[in-house]
Amino acid sequence: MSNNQFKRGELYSVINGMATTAVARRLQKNFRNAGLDITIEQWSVLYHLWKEDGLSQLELGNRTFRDKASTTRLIDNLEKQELVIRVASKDDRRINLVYLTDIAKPLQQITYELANQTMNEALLNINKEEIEIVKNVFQRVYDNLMSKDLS
Amino acid sequence: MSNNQFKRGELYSVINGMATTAVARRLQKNFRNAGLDITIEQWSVLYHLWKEDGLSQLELGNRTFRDKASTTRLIDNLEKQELVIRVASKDDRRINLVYLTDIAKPLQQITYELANQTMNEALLNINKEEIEIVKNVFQRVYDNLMSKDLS
DNA sequence: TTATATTAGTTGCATAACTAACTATATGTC
DNA sequence: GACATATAGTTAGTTATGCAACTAATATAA
Repeated sequence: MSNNQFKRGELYSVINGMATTAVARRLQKNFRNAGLDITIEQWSVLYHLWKEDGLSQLELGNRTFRDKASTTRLIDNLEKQELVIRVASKDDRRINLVYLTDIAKPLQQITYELANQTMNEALLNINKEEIEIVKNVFQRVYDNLMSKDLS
Repeated sequence: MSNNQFKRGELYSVINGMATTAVARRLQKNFRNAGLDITIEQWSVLYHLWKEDGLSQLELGNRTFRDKASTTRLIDNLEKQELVIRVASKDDRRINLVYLTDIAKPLQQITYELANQTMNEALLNINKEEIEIVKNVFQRVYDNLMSKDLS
């Protein structure tokens, strides 16, 4: 109906393949070149812990858009690298609270710088208004699909 | 510099986690509910073959933003499911041309419908101008990062 | 024409994703 | 208290991703 009709999932293939892959690879490359041995997926978890330490695995999954199985393994790997530790909650022993270690803490500064630098490269010729529209569109797309999640 | 500065890779986490994941999951779910046993990654390859059959693996990789190793394995799996076949090029025997089978051909119609339906859900309240801006921004982001690929 | 470099594709290794089935703890109801 | 249900996290199985090292075929240069 109307002129929102979109033909052949074209936007999906544009968005999902192109730009996000390119940004992800560049960011990963910038981490590697800086001698940082973490994946961008691991970084996405650390990112939320730097903002608020001691989140549960489920909450980390919500904030990083992952299911709990994926979150478990990501944290397994982060724990192997001694970047986080799991601490069982005293109130509810089903819950693992995830805390940053002293190894992870100093990585915040440099990874933020690398992320900023990467996004500045990516957004070189893109103005504020356009960025706001993209963010806004993606928020609405997410809301459209997640509000009625048909499992 | 200037007001393109972007703080803390925020846009990256917005874009990469949220909307693309939500759309991908919904599309995969819609495939599954329709009894289609293909992944959206496999679909992204078939999508380009329906537009132009008999592409080389490398060309398919370019069009779907994958490296050649990923393309190899995706086509391994498509071949296992008898959706495509590899045919060595007569001109250059290094090249595999990838062709749709009779099993894959009738899937075009239904998967296009499901992709359209999914995107229409996703883009329900988003107008043409916004969509054009998103596509345009993503194209420029891709160009920004890929034009000077530092390997 | 022989040696060298380039190109297309494959394989090994590690990480990550999703689904479904599972364990252990907590909550709610009788 | 006992039984059913819900919740947080783990595990198994399959697919996908990226990098690096490899093979085989082609192109280039001497």
